[in-house]
Amino acid sequence: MEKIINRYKGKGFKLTPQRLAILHYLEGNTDHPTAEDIYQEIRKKNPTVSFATVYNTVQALRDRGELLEITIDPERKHFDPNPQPHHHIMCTNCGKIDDIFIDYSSALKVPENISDEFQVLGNHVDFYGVCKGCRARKTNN
Amino acid sequence: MEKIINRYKGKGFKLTPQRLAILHYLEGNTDHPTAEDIYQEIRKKNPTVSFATVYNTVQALRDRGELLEITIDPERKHFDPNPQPHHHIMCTNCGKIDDIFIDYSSALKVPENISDEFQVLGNHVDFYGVCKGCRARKTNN
DNA sequence: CTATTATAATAGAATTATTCCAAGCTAAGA
DNA sequence: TCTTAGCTTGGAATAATTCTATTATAATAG
Repeated sequence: MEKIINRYKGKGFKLTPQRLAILHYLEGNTDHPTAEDIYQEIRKKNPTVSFATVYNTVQALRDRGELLEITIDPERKHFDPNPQPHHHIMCTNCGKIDDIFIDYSSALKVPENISDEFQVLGNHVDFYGVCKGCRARKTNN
Repeated sequence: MEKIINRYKGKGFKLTPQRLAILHYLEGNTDHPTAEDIYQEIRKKNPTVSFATVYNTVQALRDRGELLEITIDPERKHFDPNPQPHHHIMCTNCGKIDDIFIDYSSALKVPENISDEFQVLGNHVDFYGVCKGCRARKTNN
């Protein structure tokens, strides 16, 4: 908690109780929550918090590069409090998302027609698959 | 047009005028349109078509593997009538999306903790960058 | 420690994207 | 040509996200 406060103190990011609750929930969280997930969790301890505050806060964090917006799930946005570039895999059955910390950049060369047209600034790899739990469940049914 | 008809004829996919218009618009289209784009275009010739029909049709095509749903743009879904697995690059300034036809699969190995947990079935690489037009525009302003 | 002020939080409305539904319509096969 | 499963439609419903106007408050200066 101290760590969080020190990270934002005096950096033009006002630390309100709501924001602290959100930051605390996200700290080290690898569940890739949606805005809804964050809202439901924060509400338990801070019942008057509004959805707008959750959205405002994740936007502010995203704009500061403290948070990544994950597009792997076509249904909704997920958030990842680890801002280092990395990749994701989603279970197409249950939606579970895990992190993959490998830098594939050197292998991800684009063809010439693309590099002529675009200055490439980044990449993100989405993997799709079926997780162990879902495989087990499918075999049983 | 004949090609389209032959592709769906007698395959349990009823070819209505609305669907033909949508299929015709998508045929060979590399613009990665959104549902809105498709709707606006179809309406020009077929003014009574409804949004629900556009969504129903792209869903039916997606379920048949004739169409890919693209998640590269956090703002909205785009559709790609080329169902072969391939990758995309988006200009972070203007939103333009281009195709990249390289199979990176052999380079995209996942770490052991992931392959223990997931049966990996596919991958998709999103590249981000700035297109030539936007770079020119930025230099001038 | 207090006052000031810029910024954040709030409720609720608005917007946008997408899906659902019930009723009528029609393409395609018999 | 008839039949019917499957499609189309407008409009309502739902869901996700953003906006707005007002109130509250964290941070800084004094």
